[in-house]
Amino acid sequence: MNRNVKIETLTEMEGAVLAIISREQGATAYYIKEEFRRSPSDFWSGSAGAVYPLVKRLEARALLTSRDESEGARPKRLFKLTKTGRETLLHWLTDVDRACSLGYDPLRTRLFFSDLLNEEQLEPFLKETEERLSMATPGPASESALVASLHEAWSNFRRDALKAFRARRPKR
Amino acid sequence: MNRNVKIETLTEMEGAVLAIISREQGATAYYIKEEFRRSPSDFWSGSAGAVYPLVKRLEARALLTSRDESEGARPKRLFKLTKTGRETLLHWLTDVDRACSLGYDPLRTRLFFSDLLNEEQLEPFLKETEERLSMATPGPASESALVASLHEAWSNFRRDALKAFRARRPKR
DNA sequence: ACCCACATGTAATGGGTTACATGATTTA
DNA sequence: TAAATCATGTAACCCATTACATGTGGGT
Repeated sequence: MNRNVKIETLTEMEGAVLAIISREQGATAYYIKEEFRRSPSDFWSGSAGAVYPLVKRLEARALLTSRDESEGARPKRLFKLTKTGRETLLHWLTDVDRACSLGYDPLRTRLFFSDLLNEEQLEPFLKETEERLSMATPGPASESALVASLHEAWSNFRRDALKAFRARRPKR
Repeated sequence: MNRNVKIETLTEMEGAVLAIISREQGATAYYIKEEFRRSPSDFWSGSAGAVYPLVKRLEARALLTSRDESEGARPKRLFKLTKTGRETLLHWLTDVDRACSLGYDPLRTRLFFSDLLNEEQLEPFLKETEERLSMATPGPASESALVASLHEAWSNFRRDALKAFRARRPKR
């Protein structure tokens, strides 16, 4: 307790929302929602029902402020980070504990249970999955170079991990 | 519609529960919960409030059956897969679409937003994370060889992905 | 005239989390 | 005898999902 500022904890989605707004000061909730939809991870659906209440909560926690920029009958609300919001985001982004935690991977989960399959079931599954992961998935053209290269790198590593598993697994 | 059997869809947690029961026919809900708690992924907390209602739902969907094996005052309910349960599990385990989807990775998420950090913030974060991922985390001794080796392989692959990112990122 | 993108939101639902509550049996 | 493990379950809460509802403005 060398500081008496309490750092608020953020869920992964809350952190991502702050990060998106940090990139795009004055983002609308609609823009944030679309950013989630555009992201190559299908973990977040990017639904309005998630984003609109979420930004409202973050504003209530004083991590965001908003101003109304409606033009006539067309509604528009722009969000930006507060000072606390920026600090909280910084802590979230550099949280080593969180970064090291394994997360959630549908491929890994299935490999964990691969002993439940026999050779005739497992081998085609591994082969097809490997092929699919090897196909370059270009993603939407709107993606930034960083996002695109990270997405590609991650796909490659998962493919390599799968290859390694396939090679090393006990044959019957 | 060449078959009129409708394959039930399973969430990742439901699939994992069926897989655990398939390994350990006659598992208790308590055993399943502990399996989740033991798993190296902290994504699933392995809470009673998740597992007990879940097996009840799966039984209602006729994917599981249970029998009471209470001994005197000590309650005990054992679960096993039905034929439908086995078929559904097989489809879930070999679902290539699901296996290929990216899932959710706290490290990847942070790297996506790494452009928001300056050199003095990013570099120590990357270094610490890399070190932590390089430390062999043995995991509980109860782990099977397959789980342990997969866990290790996945940690290594994330570490390598991080290393590659660190080497390739644009320097300022 | 019609469709698509922009823009806001809510309602019902599902389901996982933490925390609580209880008790038997085993082990140190 | 005290603590840990086995074993069951519920209650309150949080929050993401799907689906719905509404309307503007620009392009073809």
